[in-house]
Amino acid sequence: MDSGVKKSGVTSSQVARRAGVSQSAVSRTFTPGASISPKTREKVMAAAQELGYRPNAIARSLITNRSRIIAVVMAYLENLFYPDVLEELGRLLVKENYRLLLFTGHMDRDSDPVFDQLMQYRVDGIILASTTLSSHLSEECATAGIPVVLFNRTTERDAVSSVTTRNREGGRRIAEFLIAGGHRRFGYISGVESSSTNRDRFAGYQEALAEAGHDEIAIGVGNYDRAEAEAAAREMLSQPNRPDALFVANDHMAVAVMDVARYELGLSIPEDLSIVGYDDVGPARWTSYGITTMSQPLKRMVEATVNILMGQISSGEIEAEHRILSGELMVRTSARLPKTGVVEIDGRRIYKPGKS
Amino acid sequence: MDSGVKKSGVTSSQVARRAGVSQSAVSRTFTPGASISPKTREKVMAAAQELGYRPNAIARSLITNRSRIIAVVMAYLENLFYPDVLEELGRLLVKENYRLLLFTGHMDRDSDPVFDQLMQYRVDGIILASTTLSSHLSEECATAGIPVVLFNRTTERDAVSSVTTRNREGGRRIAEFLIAGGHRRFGYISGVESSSTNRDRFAGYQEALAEAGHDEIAIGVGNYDRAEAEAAAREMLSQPNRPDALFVANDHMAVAVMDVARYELGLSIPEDLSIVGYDDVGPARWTSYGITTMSQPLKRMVEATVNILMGQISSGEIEAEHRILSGELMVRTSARLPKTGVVEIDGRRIYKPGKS
DNA sequence: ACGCATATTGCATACGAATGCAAAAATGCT
DNA sequence: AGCATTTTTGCATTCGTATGCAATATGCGT
Repeated sequence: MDSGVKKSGVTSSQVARRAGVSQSAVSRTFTPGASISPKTREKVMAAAQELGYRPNAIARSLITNRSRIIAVVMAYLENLFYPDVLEELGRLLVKENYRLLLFTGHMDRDSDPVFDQLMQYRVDGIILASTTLSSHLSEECATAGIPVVLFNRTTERDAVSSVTTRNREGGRRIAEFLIAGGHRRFGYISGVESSSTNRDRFAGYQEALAEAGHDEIAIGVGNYDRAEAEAAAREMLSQPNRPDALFVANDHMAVAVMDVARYELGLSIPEDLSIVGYDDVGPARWTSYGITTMSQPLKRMVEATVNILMGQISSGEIEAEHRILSGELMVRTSARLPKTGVVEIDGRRIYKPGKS
Repeated sequence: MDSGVKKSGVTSSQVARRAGVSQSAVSRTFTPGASISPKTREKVMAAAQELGYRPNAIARSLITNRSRIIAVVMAYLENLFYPDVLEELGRLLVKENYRLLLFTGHMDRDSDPVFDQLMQYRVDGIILASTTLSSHLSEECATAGIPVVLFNRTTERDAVSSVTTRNREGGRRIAEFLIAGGHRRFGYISGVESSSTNRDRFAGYQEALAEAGHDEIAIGVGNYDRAEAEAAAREMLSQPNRPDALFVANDHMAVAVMDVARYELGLSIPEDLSIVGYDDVGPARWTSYGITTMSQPLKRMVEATVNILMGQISSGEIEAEHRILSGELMVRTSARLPKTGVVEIDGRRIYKPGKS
C-alpha cells in the first residue's frame, strides 16, 4: 500500500544504506569541495535520485552555524520603490546562494518581537529598509556577530553599515534646477522628518536656495505618506502666495501631490507649478505624471548592500561601511525647463548644470 | 576584556547551568504548555535574561520537524497588487507565529533550483502567487506532505488548493456594465493567455457580450505586462473601427493603456473610450486614472490563504480546497455610466444591476 | 614488486533543543 | 502523620548533517 515515497524525510543515512556507503560519503557528495571519489559520488547520486533525497538545510545550518538566510525588514511596500528593491535583492541573494526571510512592518521600539524572531533564526545578515533599529538592538546584533546594513538610510551608530545616495547633493541639484528654471517661490513637502534621507535632501535644498538668496521655503509635512502629502499640498497650494516650485521628498508622494494640484486646485503643471520628486520610481515615468526627479540607482544600491553583507559574513569582520552612490536628475515634464544644462544621454534627459 | 557577551550562541545548557537546573527545564520554560513550576520558570527566565538567551529556532525545527516557515513564491512585483498581498501576508503569518521565506522570480520549468531550495528548508507550506507549478513539482509537494496554495490562480490539479475570486462573473459584470453604458464596439486586452484568471475573465466577458448579441471583440495580448499592453493598445486603438469599450485584464495594464489612449492617441476617457480594469489596485484610485474596475478582496483572499494553510498544517490532511470570493465593480471615471444600477455604499460607488 | 605519498573512506562525535520515561518532590486526603 | 495522587524534574536519547581523525585504498616512482 504505501510502497511509494513516504511522507518524505529521506535522510542521508537512508541514501547511504541504499548506495552501500557511509553517511559521511553522502554528506561529502553534497558538500562542494569535499573529498570524495567520482565513483562513490556517482553511486550516491544515483541512490539520492531514486529516493528523492534533498539535504536538510535545517540540520546543515545547525552544525555549520550558518543559516544562509538573510533577514530583510521592510515596511512601506505601497511605495513601489521598495518592491523593486525586494525583487532585485531576491535576484542577487539567490545568486549568492542565500535565502530571503521577509519581515514586513516596523520594528522601532526596543524588544520588538520581530527582532526576537529574527535572532531566533540565526540569520546570517540583516537588511533594514524603511525601518530603523534602536541602539540597543543594533548593539545586540553587533555582539551576536550579525552584520546589519541600512538600506537608503543611515545613522551615526557604529557597527551598522549603510547604503545611501548623495541626498544632500540631490537636494542641491534640485534647487539649482528650479532656480535655473526661473522660479521665485519655493516649497518643500517633507518625508518623515527624523529620517536621514529627509534631513539630507532638505538640507541640500535649503542650502542651495539660501546661497541664491531664497530664504523662505514653504514647508508641508508628508511623512512619506500619500494621504498626508495630499493634505499638506492642499493646504500649501491653496495659499494666495503659493509656491511656483515644489520639491516633494519622494515620488510616491509627488504623484499624490500632482493629482491634488491638478484636479482639486486646477493648477497646470508645469505652467503654474513645477514639481520635482525623488527616487525615479515607476509611476514617475508614466506619461500622466512624467515627474522630473532625482533618480536613485536602485540596482547598484542593492548590489552594494549584498556586497557589504557577503564581505562581512565571509570575513567575520563587522566593520561599519558606508557606501554612498549618486543619482541623476531625470528631466521630464513636471517642471519648467531651465535654458541650459539639460542634456540627453541615450534617450534620457538629464540635468547637468555647466553643460548645455 | 571579553567578559561581556561572546559571539552570542548562548545555549539552553548554559542557561541551565546558570540557573542551576537541567537543560530540560530550560526547554520547558520556553515551550508553551510544558510542565514547569512557576518557581523554576522564574529562575530560568532570570538566567536567560542575564545571558541574553534566545531559543535556537533552527535546532528546534530539527527536532520538532516544523520549521514554522512558509515559502512565498512571487514574481511580478511591479504590479502593486502583489506587494499589497505580501504586506498583508506578512501581517497574518506573523500573527500565526510563522515566518515568510520569499522567493522572487518564476519557477515554471521542472527541476527548478528555486524549488530545490524550497524543499531543502523543509518549509511548512507554500504559497504560489503569480507563478505556477509544474505537475511534477506539485506532486512532489503532496508526497512530501507540504500544503500548497495557489493565490489568485487555480488549476485542475489535485492536492493543490487555491484562492481566487469569481473571475468569470467579474468578466460578465464588466460586460453588462459596458453594455448598459451604451457601448457598441468591444475590446479586450488580455493577460497571460494560459493563466486561469485571464481565461475566466475573458470567458465571462465574451459570454455576456454574446448573449447581448455582440459577437465581435477586438483582442490584444498584454501578458500582464505594461510594455506589451501599451503596444497592444496602440495597435488596437489606432484602427478606424476601434472599440469604444475596452476591458483590460488588470489595472496594472489598464493604467498603461489609459496613458497611451490619452497622450499618444489623443482620446478622451470616457467620452471616446471607456476603460474597465480588474483588481482595484492603488493607482486605479488615483485621480489621474480613476479606473472603473472589479475589485479583488485582497484582505479576505489573504486571510483565506493563511487559513487553508494553517488548517492543513495542523490537521496533516492535505485535501485540496478551493476558496472563491467575490469582488465588486467599483465605479469611477474611466468608463461611461449606465443609466441605472450604480449605487453608493459608504462613499464607494458600485455597480449592482437591478438596483438603481 | 615495494615503499611512500596522497586520496578516500568510515567511525564517532557534535550541533542545540524537545520529549518519553522514571525518579523525586509536592500536594491532597483521611 | 501516613499514604495515594499529581506535578515537577532530570536523564538519556533523538532529529539530520558535518567534520576531525585514524584507517584503508589508490597511485606513483624506481
